[in-house]
Amino acid sequence: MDEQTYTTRAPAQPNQSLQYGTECLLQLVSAGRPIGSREMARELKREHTHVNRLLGTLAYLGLAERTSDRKYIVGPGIHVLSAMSLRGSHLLTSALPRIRTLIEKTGMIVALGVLWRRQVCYLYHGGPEKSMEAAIVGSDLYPAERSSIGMIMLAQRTKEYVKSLYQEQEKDMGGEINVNALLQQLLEVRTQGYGLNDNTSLAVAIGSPPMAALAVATDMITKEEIPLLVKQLHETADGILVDMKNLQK
Amino acid sequence: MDEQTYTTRAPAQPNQSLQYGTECLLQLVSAGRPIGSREMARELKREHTHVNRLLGTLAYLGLAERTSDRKYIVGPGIHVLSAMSLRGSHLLTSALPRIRTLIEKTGMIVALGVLWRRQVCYLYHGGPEKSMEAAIVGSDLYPAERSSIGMIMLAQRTKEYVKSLYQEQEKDMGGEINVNALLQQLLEVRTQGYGLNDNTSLAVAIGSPPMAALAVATDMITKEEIPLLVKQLHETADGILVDMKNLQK
DNA sequence: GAATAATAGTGCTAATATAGCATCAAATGT
DNA sequence: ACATTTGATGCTATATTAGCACTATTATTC
Repeated sequence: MDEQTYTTRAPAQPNQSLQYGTECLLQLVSAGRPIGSREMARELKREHTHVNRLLGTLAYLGLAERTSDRKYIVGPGIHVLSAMSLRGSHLLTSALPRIRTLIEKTGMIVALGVLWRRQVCYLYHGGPEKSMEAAIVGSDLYPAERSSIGMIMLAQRTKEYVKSLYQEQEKDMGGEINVNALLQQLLEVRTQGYGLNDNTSLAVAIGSPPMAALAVATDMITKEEIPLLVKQLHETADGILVDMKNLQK
Repeated sequence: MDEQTYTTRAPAQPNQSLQYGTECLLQLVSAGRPIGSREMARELKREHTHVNRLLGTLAYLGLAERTSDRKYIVGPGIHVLSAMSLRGSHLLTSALPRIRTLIEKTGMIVALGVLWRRQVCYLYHGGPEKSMEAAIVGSDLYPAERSSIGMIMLAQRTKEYVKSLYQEQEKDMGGEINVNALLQQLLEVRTQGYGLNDNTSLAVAIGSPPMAALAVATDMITKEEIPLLVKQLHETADGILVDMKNLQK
């Protein structure tokens, strides 16, 4: 399995345990339910003992917890990790005021998400009738190729990366994806500069390369609406970036 | 340096690289500014090359980023980690509606925090006049021994753990702490079941052992106010726990 | 500006941490 | 009840990694 890496230049001596350990951690978090070590090993296509050992260490660190029926769930340390990483990220705190403004301007649902493997993970997902506290952290991971957020983020990835990502686990991840069709779509998305999904949601990237993406969603986005919405999305995304920079001083 | 571990029973073969790698990551996140590998090695009391290698790996994974002046800051992967861990944690999403209610009831500042080493990291910190989006993720880490949240959380830790935590890095962490006096205070906190700091803030634990703690703060909390506030805090904390459990189905 | 000190990063290699096979007890499936 | 799968571990070969020594770069000192 090809692990997600960000720089094409590996350090002199990459630490494999750290790499595979964080992989296990994110897989555990994504499971959202108790998961056994062999099941996870099958999902990650890794030797069982290896995964069992890493899960054991995560439990030792408090990031995982063993259940009475010998499975693993996230542990108390996840709260520390989420608090610290949220504080280090600055993304949600920078985005929230601007999301509020965007919701008021458009009257639409607004979503802020990040891409993890082939899934979009929402930091925010809600519209005008939803309170902010209820909109923070959408519930389920969502398939990237069916999401405007996912598509705009995948579009900034290399063809090789996308191929690799989608040619593995095709059966496991809920249906087979025609990779060539996907790549064609991604080219279109890249050209347009926004992702459009089913004429119901429209996304632009935050940052370049994108660290996240911002979308509006409603029942039907008409062709005529797109340019203004894209402009508004870009302004909001750019504002988020500026605020993040300011928070980092 | 004694790494924070949650279970007294180590697994058969704990993975040291994962342990030290996550340590580096949290230290990087807590720095909040660019930090060099030697500086971090000094902070962590670890051999320099080791830390440099781990930071290099974190950069490879996108969790860190190398700056042009050869230092490290958090990288784009931190947004993925924060989104995923926040989603896996359920703490903030469960707490927000109840925090809103508590603010309305008390008219005070409410804070939700977790303990990382000797620091409190706030997931929420704000009062009635502050918008929710501005109150999410308080800015700075705060010394635990000067915080009601820190104290109530430390009070549930073993004497050995607290001793170990405070006897190292005394000079580095901004002043020497009288550990015996601290232990005496923690005993008092444990006995009372709440942490009180300077008569300005009052905290109770969320969960047992506590995963987080919840506090109210105002200019002056009188002795007479304490019982009702403690009751309200406990009700809120218990409600958060219930909501978290429900979100995990 | 030159000299000195500190830094990040790397090569190398000894050694130690770890991967994986085999095994066992416990849990699940038939 | 038996068969299968599971999580966890011991053991040990070996791959990964820790750390020494070094280099190029940057920062500090005079």
